[in-house]
Amino acid sequence: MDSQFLKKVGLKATLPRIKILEILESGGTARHMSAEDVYKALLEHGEDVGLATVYRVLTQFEQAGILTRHHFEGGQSVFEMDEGRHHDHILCTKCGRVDEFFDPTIEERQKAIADKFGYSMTDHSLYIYGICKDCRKKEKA
Amino acid sequence: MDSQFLKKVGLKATLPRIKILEILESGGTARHMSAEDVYKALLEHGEDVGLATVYRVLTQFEQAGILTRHHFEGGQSVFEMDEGRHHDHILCTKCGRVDEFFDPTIEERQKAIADKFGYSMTDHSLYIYGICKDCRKKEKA
DNA sequence: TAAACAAATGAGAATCTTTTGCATTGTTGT
DNA sequence: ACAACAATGCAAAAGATTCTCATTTGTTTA
Repeated sequence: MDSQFLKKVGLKATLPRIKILEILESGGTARHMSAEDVYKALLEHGEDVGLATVYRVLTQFEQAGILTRHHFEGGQSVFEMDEGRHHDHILCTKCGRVDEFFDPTIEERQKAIADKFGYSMTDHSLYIYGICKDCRKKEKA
Repeated sequence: MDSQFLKKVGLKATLPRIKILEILESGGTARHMSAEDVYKALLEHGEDVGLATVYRVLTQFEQAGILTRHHFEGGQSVFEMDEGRHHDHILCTKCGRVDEFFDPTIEERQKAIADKFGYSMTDHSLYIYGICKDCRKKEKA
């Protein structure tokens, strides 16, 4: 049950938190959702949760390590459930499609670069932008 | 002369544009400036340019390929003069220090990943975050 | 080089995303 | 079930960026 999970990570099992967790887990809309997306999904499910609470809860979940916040191009933050394994993203600038990948060589090089410049690496973000196969097909038509 | 340069890239040589170009070229404050930074620098130089114009001009410069817009963590966009050679960034989350690097291996892997997923890569952004040597030294003290 | 025109600017309003203040409500341990 | 304190909702606020529109400024042309 989600309420057990929430307590485990040190958060009170409140209704808004449980509902938001359900939305994120269901992957209903997509694995990558903005605060607004989550808010709309809640409304569609007939839940009465304020947008401010959505923001607060998402931030708490991020701090609890339950999810990751991304800064894709285009202003707003996008959140994604953390399923353990780290990965980076490649996204289509036409249709917004998102794919995930993990490349050990890149990870390794990043660490090496940080070392070389005297930084202790805490994090990194890598986004590849392009046009996906489907969108290229459409363009030709 | 900057006005010649502006015409060359297809922009009218207006006073605001010339002044903004000077600020960016001088590297006065730093190589990486937000719109607000540029605006403040203009005021300090006694130039009377509106913030809206700064935003407009920076966007135009970006489209003209004169400069690159970055989305570092923390909300606002940061601009940097394009001196031809592409590079990525490593930044200190304590003091804001920014270093630049170029890694052929990473570049190559990115292209390979895009191909593998069927994308035609148009762009990419890579930021490494960490604590720089100086800040680590201070922390120990 | 002055008129003519389109493009650019400045100031402030508007928009969008996210955060905050505060009164009210809900959760948890006892 | 109850007290204590955390969490929520709403509306206001804040920060970044864009837009509107009247006015000014480059550029072009005669």
